[in-house]
Amino acid sequence: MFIENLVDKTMKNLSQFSDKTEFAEFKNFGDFSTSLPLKIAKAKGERPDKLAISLAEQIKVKGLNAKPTGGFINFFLDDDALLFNLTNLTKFEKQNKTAVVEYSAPNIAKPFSVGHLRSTVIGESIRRIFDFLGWKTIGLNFIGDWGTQFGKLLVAYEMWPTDISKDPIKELLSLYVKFHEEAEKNPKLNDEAKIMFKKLEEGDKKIRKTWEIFRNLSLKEFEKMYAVLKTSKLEDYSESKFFNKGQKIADELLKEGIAEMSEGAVIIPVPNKPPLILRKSDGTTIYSTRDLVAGIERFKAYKPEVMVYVVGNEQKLHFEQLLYVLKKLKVSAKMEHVGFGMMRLPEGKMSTRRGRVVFLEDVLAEAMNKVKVIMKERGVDNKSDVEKIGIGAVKFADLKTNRNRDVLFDWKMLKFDGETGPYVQYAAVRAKRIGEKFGKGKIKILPENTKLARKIVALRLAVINAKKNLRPDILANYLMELSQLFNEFYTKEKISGNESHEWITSKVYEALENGLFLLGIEVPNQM
RNA sequence: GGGCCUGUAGCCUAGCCUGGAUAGGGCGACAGCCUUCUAAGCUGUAAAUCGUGGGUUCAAAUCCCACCAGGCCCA
Repeated sequence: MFIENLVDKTMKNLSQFSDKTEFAEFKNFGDFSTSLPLKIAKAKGERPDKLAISLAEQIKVKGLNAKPTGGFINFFLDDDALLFNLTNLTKFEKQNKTAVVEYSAPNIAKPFSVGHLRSTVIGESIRRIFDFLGWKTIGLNFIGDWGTQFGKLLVAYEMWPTDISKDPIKELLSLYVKFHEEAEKNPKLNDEAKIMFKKLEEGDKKIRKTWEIFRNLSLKEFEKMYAVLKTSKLEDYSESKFFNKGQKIADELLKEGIAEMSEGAVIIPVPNKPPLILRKSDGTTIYSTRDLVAGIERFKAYKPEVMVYVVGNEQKLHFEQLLYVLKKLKVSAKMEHVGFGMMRLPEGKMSTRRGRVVFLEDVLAEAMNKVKVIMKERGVDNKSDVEKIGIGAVKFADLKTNRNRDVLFDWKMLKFDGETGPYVQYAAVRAKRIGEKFGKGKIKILPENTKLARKIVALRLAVINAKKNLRPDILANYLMELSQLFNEFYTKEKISGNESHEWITSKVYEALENGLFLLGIEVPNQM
């Protein structure tokens, strides 16, 4: 039986003694543990240690040994269960379910900054995790290519014609920055931009053409970035695809009484929160309108069980409003906003407007340079490995702390020892080398490798947990722990020649390789 | 004005949802380990008022309240 089923079964068995439904925790004392005896001892007026012993006797789950320790019960897979789970380490049943994950979402004519990296990397990982667990997954790229900022850009382009074909994004960025500098002196420019955008929305051919050029050049740049990052195929869900449906839906919802007029605007009230605005008093729609349309459309198109939005925390309120309204409109998928802290600079928030951004390509280039230096010292040199390691380091750093805290960008972030991607990759490369020596032989769990074997099997719990909480960092931290344990094992034990050790080592590699893949990180050939 | 998030050794961080077993790691510092499977590694030492104060509990980093600091969001 698989470890996750053993956990479930045990929890179910334990639930007859307490109404607390979830109490089995994965701790270091057993394959998993519970403090239930402590919790219910008092109510029953019994001693926790005695209760633990009697409970442990009553809970007989095949495949598990239950060891009472003080007020706790620690559960260990027996050798058969352990071997079964090791053998079928990465097997998961196909689920007939679909998850739609929206992530990356760069803006046209703006650089792919280290900030966008977070969404791209976290979203990709979440998607791969669902995939791994047997789900069907769709990745959506909700590209920001619509809104007043394009009016600004178009005005700027008219004022200062520039050749943008060479380095389109940087050229467009500097036009954008220049516009804002100029608009500060001459506020009339902002009005011009509004008019320009209005024309774009009304379908002015010439303007539309220019906008398309900007758009296509930007998309090409993004594609390059996705190729480097090995991002899975993303469906193009550009904002502009939904702009003309925004007005319609505002009218419809108004008619149905779901939306209402307020101070000339069309809004949908949200309990205890500001309303979702569908149409401003000046008659224009905003991004929440387009987000709403896009949400409805994707639900219709893919009939997903789960819809995930991987967008920074600063949009939290927006998504609370959006998801509330979508639910009200009978979008019955389980919807989640996966937020994350923003990447900030010591000078403050990154700002495209002020040209205060760190380009992702620069960060990746710097990472790879540092890797090259180390490789030279070690006398190895291989271009594809340099990429795998450099990008792996950057991705892992971002995934390990998928949290709500903000991250202060610092070039010192690029590290290669300690809790880093390369550390895990290094362990994987080592494990691969030796694991490959295993041919065919009699396998058993030995006292020297049982701890490691148990940690390997915990991969399944880590992946399941990462999916349940939509948190790749759970997996990243697990891989760190497994790598640490393996490196320890590697230095202590002579592995080669011991079939059991070799086999376990091949399983370490299997766990690390698969786990890294789920984070979007590749294993180099040599380090 | 209202709302949300974050605060754990010099630095980065796990644990907080679901309260329990010595608060785990890592960087940096210090002391060691390459004639034996790759030292991007391993072993050890020093380093923590878990932001502050109160409360709930047999038990609080974890739950509740207030405050402080930083960040974000809303017309």
